[in-house]
Amino acid sequence: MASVTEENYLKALFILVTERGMATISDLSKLLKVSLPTANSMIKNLKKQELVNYEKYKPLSLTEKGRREAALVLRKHRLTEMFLVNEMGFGWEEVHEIAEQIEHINSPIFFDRMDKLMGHPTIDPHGSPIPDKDGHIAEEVYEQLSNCRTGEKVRLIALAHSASDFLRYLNNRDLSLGVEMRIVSIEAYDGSMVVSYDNHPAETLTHPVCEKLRVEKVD
Amino acid sequence: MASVTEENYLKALFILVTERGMATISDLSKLLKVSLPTANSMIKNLKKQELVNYEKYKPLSLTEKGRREAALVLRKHRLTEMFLVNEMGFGWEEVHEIAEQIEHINSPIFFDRMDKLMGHPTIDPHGSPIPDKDGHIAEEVYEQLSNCRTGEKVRLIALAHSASDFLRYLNNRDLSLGVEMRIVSIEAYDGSMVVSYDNHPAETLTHPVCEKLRVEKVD
DNA sequence: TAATTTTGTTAGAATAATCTAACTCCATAC
DNA sequence: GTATGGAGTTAGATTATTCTAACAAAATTA
Ligand SMILES: [Mn+2]
Ligand SMILES: [Mn+2]
Ligand SMILES: [Mn+2]
Ligand SMILES: [Mn+2]
Repeated sequence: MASVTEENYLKALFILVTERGMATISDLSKLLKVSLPTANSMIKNLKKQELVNYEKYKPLSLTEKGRREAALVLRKHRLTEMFLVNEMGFGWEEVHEIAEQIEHINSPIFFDRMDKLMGHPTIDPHGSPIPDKDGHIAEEVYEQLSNCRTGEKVRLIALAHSASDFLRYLNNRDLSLGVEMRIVSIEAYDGSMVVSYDNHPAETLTHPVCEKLRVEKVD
Repeated sequence: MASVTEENYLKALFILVTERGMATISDLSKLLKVSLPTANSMIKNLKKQELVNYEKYKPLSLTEKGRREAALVLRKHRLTEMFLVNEMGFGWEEVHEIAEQIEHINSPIFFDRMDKLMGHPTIDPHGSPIPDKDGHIAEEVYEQLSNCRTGEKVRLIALAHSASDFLRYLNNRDLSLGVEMRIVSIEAYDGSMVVSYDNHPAETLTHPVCEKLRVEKVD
């Protein structure tokens, strides 16, 4: 079975490939905060275990076996985050660090129980899909708020990033998943948007923020 | 901060000293299933960190610092076991293996939340005391069922050992903490006891079992 | 194209945790 | 009191994960 370190590499690779379509050794080394030679040697190790496809100087990908293992770690991570929020009362900005550790617990009954207690959730507190027990994961087909137009009404359904400082920024504006907002105006110069929702008649969101908000159209 | 391995050694040492009054390197090596040289070299490491007192060929003890660290790991272990039983619906025979892993999670807020959700429990599902946040632990002053006499009525309040096969044995006889039983008779030959409780008018318990049941007198 | 920067690789070393083999110390049984 | 067996120690090796230094390949910029 994969070690904690190996699990972290597999999960990182899975996320990189999902988000950017590909991954390199230097992507991995930055994400995991290890040196390039460290990532390089771990990749050789994972290749030997037939978990990643790798040829010198070529981009990386997961084998089917590796993809499945990675998805199951991601499942444990996201189930845990949802459990911490729904069953233990944590805020969505508090759960990532804890889940980063609990995702490595080896106990099928523990995660099955979480899953059952919550009624088999399909998304985590940040709107990301939870892979199923076979390692299958729903595709994220959401639109970015930054691609919407003035006058449209949209519902916030997921976040593209979930660093706690960003989550606290959203907390400060009462923005949470499910909030429906109308796009009041878009500043042509820098792409910032003014949106209205609930008790916030005119909240200005910068372009980088709007890119991180995943929405679906309402009406 | 102590590694997972170091935490396991400290906790093992704490338990050995609590149960038997002392600990040796070979006790540790047996309990942790490592070779003697492995335990020996880890003890040197812990001594260097001033977590254990150790002189060549002498028995081991924890320093105040080491005792505190060990108690805090034990706190995480027992809080987790209680959480798994009370909040997640696990049986007392299922929780040890999971807690053995979760006890190494580094997240004060996580364990504080558990503690708060359960209303600050003082014992774990097996009746063992939960150390407080300062690492203080209540003494276990319970009597063994095997030391009680015919006719006495006692309440089961703790277990001296909690291996899952033993716990399943108790489950099969509807024995759980809080059950009040009367000692019907004691077999002089082998010390086995016949006890009656609830819907069990005459359950025979062998001496080794009776030694593992901690009780308090009722009436 | 040539120069420069970024990325990737290899070599070599360190640390933590483990092992086996060989030896020594010590309690106690004769 | 010595012999012996268990406990403890040392030496030396292994595996996993990490690093820095030096160099090579690829990509980008000029
Ligand atoms: Mn992790
Ligand atoms: Mn998440
Ligand atoms: Mn443990
Ligand atoms: Mn317990």
